[in-house]
Amino acid sequence: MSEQTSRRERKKAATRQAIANTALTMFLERGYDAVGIREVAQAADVAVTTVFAHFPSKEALVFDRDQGLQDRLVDAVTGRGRRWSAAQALRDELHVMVHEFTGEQSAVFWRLVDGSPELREYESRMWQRHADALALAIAADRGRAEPATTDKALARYVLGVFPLAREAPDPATAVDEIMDLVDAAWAAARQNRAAEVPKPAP
Amino acid sequence: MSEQTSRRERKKAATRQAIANTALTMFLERGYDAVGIREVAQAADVAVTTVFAHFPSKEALVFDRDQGLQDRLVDAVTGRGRRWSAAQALRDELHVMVHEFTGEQSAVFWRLVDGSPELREYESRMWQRHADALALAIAADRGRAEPATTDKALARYVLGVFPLAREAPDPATAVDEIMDLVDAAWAAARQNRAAEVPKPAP
DNA sequence: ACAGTAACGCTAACCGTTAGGATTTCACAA
DNA sequence: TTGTGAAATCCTAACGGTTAGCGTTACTGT
Repeated sequence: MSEQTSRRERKKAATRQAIANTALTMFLERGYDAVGIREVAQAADVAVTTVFAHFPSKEALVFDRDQGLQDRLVDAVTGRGRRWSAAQALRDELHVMVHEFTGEQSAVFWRLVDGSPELREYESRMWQRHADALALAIAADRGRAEPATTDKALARYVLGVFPLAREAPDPATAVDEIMDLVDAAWAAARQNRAAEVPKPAP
Repeated sequence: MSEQTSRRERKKAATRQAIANTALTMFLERGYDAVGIREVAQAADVAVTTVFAHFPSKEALVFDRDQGLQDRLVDAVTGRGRRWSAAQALRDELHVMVHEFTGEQSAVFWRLVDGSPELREYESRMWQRHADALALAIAADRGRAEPATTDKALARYVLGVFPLAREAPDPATAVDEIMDLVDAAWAAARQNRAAEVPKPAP
């Protein structure tokens, strides 16, 4: 479970954590726009350049832990039991995730995000990244090494659940409504597969 | 056809055009990142503040004429004959538009866009805006004043054609593949409509 | 102990963007 | 014609995220 880490790696990880925690606390207290990078660096007792050595942008400070989301979605497809379809596994996982996001604990976080156009935009880029990763998993599940157009499309539709569910009056219902569409699209993609023709060499 | 325009409006439009044309020319010649806003302003013989009075951001200088795209998609739904479904009308229009974008004339433009992360991101925001407008048209077409979750989802799927078709080996085929998925999703959304229950007043 | 390298620091700048406020240009009515 | 208000443009100065360049410290492996 615990990887072998050198002192250097541990210190680096600690610095990264300290910066992200400091930044998020300050953002929540005073607002994202009202806190500058120079302030964050000073409060975390590091140089501004160190902040950007750990995070590619100011927005990334907020979505510090987004890799886990991507892993959960990919695992839902690759690590599911044989009894469920990929779409069903994704639907289940989406219900859990959306439920987490709409819980009272996450409310302050998403209020912070919704309060800033830059953060909302970064969020949508994040879903896009996760969609690319999910497209790979879906392609593999359908027996392809590279994602085809339909694989990418389906992955996007799945990730589209998050923005739409978050703004829907009843998020859980929204998840089911959208996943019903995805199920139908998925079935259509399965049929087209039979019509595929191997591409002749140019 | 020609609206009644005052001299003031004509001059304003001319200034806007001059700025956009100057900027696009410079970007194409020297690259988007290599040309600063201050340079564009100087070349167009206006103040920097005037540039931002006409365009909300540097990226908007490139996508000067994007409103037309939105109008074409919305019109495809609202102004179609009774013999076609909305999905079919959109498929036809998408074929025309994607064909335009992949023509030799547009190639340099999209190379410029693909060469800059900022422009690619602005492009995706643009599709998102158009998806919101299309969602309204779809909702109206299905007899709703406000777009429901499924309306928004379908609109997004339609707009998702552009990024996916542009990176596909055969764009025209990609359009059909994706619209086949959309057709299936659309049919599924139509069925769910029967299950809708009027919301009781709170 | 020592050399190499990764992490961190400091300074100074670049660039998009905006506030503030002056100045010109136009539309419209007295 | 002239006056008046509004819209368009201009100038200056700054703010905030981001990066380049280069020096310093802390750790790793020998």
